[in-house]
Amino acid sequence: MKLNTKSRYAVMALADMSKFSRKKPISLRDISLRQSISLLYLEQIFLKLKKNNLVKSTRGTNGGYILNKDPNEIKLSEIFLALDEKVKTVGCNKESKKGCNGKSSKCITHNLWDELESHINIFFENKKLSDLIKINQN
Amino acid sequence: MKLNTKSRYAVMALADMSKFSRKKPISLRDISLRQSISLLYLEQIFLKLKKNNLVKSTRGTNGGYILNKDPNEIKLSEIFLALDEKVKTVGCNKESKKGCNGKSSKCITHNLWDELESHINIFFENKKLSDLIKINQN
DNA sequence: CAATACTTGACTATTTTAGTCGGGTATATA
DNA sequence: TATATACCCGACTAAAATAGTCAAGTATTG
Repeated sequence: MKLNTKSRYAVMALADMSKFSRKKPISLRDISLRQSISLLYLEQIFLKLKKNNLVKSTRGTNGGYILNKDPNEIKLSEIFLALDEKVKTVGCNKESKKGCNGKSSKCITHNLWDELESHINIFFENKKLSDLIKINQN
Repeated sequence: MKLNTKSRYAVMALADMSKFSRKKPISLRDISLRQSISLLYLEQIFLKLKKNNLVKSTRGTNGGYILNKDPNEIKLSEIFLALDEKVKTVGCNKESKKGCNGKSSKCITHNLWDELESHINIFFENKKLSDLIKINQN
């Protein structure tokens, strides 16, 4: 059970940005160097972040990305949502109304996974980008 | 972010067993039929469960598996442990002492993932097999 | 106009997952 | 004591997901 790198790097990059002024655009190149994340990969990630209005971009020299909101207003759940990273503990969850595991009824563990899912989702819902900076190491 | 089928099926199968007497061995064939899980796959899973003393086995006709403890004494964390299913939200967690992401220091999101990990682990630590049966559907 | 930096879609190697397969061994019961 | 049942175990594999890279742009600043 693990998170994919895309969503982890997204959080990392946005946390990195949170440490700087919101006035000046921050280039992916800088984030790439500071956080040791491939520039090309970051580009892919930021396209999604942009599409979901978490950041806005400026092109050209001295261009880069700026956070669209204050770090204390950006929930981690928003970031994961932007990258399609879903907490999906099972095949047989809420969405599949027909049943679990090819059967017509809910499986014996159905409610358990539901509970776990919301547990994790609540965690992400309550965590803000600014929370990561407070415990500032690095 | 999702659990693998092996650990899910393990919980499913053990929950299934929990509904029966602890005296008579339950065959994988029966579990397979009731829970719609491949028999061959179940065999693989139960080898691990047995090695970790969650079940004991009886061979031959009328053989099968028996829970080694009462369902209210079996924590989900034990089951996941038996199947090597680790909650591992990152590459840069406790184990890798040298640092994160190829760097020498902890990454900016390090504490976050640690916190999430223990969050989930606590969830599994507090859930017993018997809890799944109480909300008995199926 | 040159350099910087974002934009976009397609592509790909590697790893992980979710099983299957084959060939056992032990035991109960008829 | 033969036979069927059911556990035992390692090796194998197809398919999916992951973690990126690549190529070919466009926009902006100095």
